[in-house]
Amino acid sequence: MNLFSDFEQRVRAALHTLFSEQGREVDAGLIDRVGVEPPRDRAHGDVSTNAALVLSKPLGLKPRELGVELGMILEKDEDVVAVEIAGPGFINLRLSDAFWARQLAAILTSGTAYGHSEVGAEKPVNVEYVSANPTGPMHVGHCRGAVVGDAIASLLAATGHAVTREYYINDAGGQVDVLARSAFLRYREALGEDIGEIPRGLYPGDYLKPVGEALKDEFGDKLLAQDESEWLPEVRDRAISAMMSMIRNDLADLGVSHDVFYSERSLRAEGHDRVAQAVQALRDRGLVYQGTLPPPKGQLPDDWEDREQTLFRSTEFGDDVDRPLLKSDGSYTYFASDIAYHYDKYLRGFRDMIDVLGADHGGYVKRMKAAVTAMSGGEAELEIRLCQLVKLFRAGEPVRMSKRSGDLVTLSEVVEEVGRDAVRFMMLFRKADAPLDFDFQTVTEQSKDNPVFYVQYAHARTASVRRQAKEEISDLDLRPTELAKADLTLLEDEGERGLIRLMADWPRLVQLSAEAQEPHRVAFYLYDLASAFHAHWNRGKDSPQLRFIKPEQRELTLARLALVSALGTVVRSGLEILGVQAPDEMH
RNA sequence: GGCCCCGUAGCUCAGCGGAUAGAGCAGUAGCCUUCUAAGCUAUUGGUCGCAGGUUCGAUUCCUGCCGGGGUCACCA
Repeated sequence: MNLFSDFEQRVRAALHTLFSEQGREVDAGLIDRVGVEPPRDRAHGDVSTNAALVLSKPLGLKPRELGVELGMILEKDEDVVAVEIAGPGFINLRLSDAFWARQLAAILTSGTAYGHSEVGAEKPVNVEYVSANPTGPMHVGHCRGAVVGDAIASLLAATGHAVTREYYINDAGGQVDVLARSAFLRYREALGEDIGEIPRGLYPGDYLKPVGEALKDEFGDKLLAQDESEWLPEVRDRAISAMMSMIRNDLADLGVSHDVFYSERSLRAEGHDRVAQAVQALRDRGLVYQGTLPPPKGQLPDDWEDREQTLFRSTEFGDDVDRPLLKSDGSYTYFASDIAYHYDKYLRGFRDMIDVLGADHGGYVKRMKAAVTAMSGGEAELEIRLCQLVKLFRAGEPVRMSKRSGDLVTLSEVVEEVGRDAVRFMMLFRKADAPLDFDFQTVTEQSKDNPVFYVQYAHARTASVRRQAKEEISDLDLRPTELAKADLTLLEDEGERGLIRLMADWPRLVQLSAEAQEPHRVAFYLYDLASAFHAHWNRGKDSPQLRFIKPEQRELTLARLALVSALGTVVRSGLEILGVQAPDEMH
């Protein structure tokens, strides 16, 4: 449990005591609004509660009066050394050295599990991310969603959810047919034909050349004599699996892994047509009808035709218009398939689903949430996190990309140039719903200006101090469980105490980040923690008495090494969630 | 035009309904070869886009404007 929820319970217990003494009753809903938080300004104390502000009015008291009464009870807590009523009626508590020493020891005994919790109660959560079309290698545009989705999944796992990481393969629509035709062209090329320019509308990238070669090796020139209707399914299958193995490699380079790769095509397998089932489920609830849609306001598409179609009544669940389930040729729309896919998740037992999508899918959010609510009868809920675009820069200059020529910057190029850690950290060093500037130069600098370096260096520095300590003082037992036994109340410097308080905030931060599904908070926290640690280290320059290793003061050294080790542990724990390495030395 | 996201220091951005709104860069002023370095310390700078509303309390929640971006049946 994090220390703030711990004290929240203590405050509630104190309220209970107070009210039963006085024979008063307070609405439970109000008690729920009582919270315990770190004060914005640490000078105000260690923990702060708004209890008196929230409850004074219904009790007909002034906040400060109620604060004094409550404070008298809280003062009896053995971990509380001082109570102050401040500002409009905040109750600020200062906690004992022994309490903080216990927090520090807990980090050392828990290791990187420190900060993890069981609040998720093993509830199944399905997190879908990447789901890039299997028509080419991953480019940088995919990469933010991949990293963000992966980190959200890790956050949920760290807070005790049963997480399934999933990738939806769009292998059923028209564009995989285009892929097949593009690959077929490369096949003819492999057979020696001069194919000239790749026609518009086909995929021009060189990455299909090996697919053409492989087709030649497998089929010889046999396919040339066939109709497209004959060769297309064969070529398509092989092209898709080639693309997927390329994508899996790209993902592996980025350190992103999925538990399930779910094929859109498999939704329609003989015997259990999930699409038909999902549509039927909606029909059973009276949510499917034949009707016409109003034309979109503003710019009217050239080929707009007013016709009757099969519609899902998504407006009943907050969507702006109803959505078609069948195309004019009678086949299912992509949306219908996607409903089926989410219906399948529902049938697999997921009641909480999260989709991480690019911001260009923003228009898709309401209808998909509506569909999940509808087909599950309100039992399941879908949350959609949108990621804004990434703009690439090189030393401040924008990197030009042209989609038409296939001249996109691929994910593997970026990873190769700047490294997995830099890509991952920077993708998370900004709120997901804000656009991101990514500069190749900055993220590879070994300087304070590069946040990746700065945070990793903090970890390396803790390892370095431990190595140095062993060299300077023999027979030190630096195992965390041993360091936890040191006299940690010797850490009396304000810088040291500040670091302990910051570390003790980690469990709460993990929980809040997971609830908000905002992994960038972890990245910012790590940056702050690294910054505080570097600053404290630098104090040792002017004040040698603050240095970690004092050979003539063994007990103090052990306490400080405990502090340093704990700090390394928290940094590692955070980087683990972000999927970034925590190196023991920088090169 | 509808919908979604964004608007906070000169720049890039943090900020779960709480107290005097923070950080980095840039600017300014100093310091500097240290347990492991790729610098350190201090400091200037704000009508939180505008106007209302809810609240004991609003940068945060709601509504309406203004400005920027994305998106808009039958592609996926």
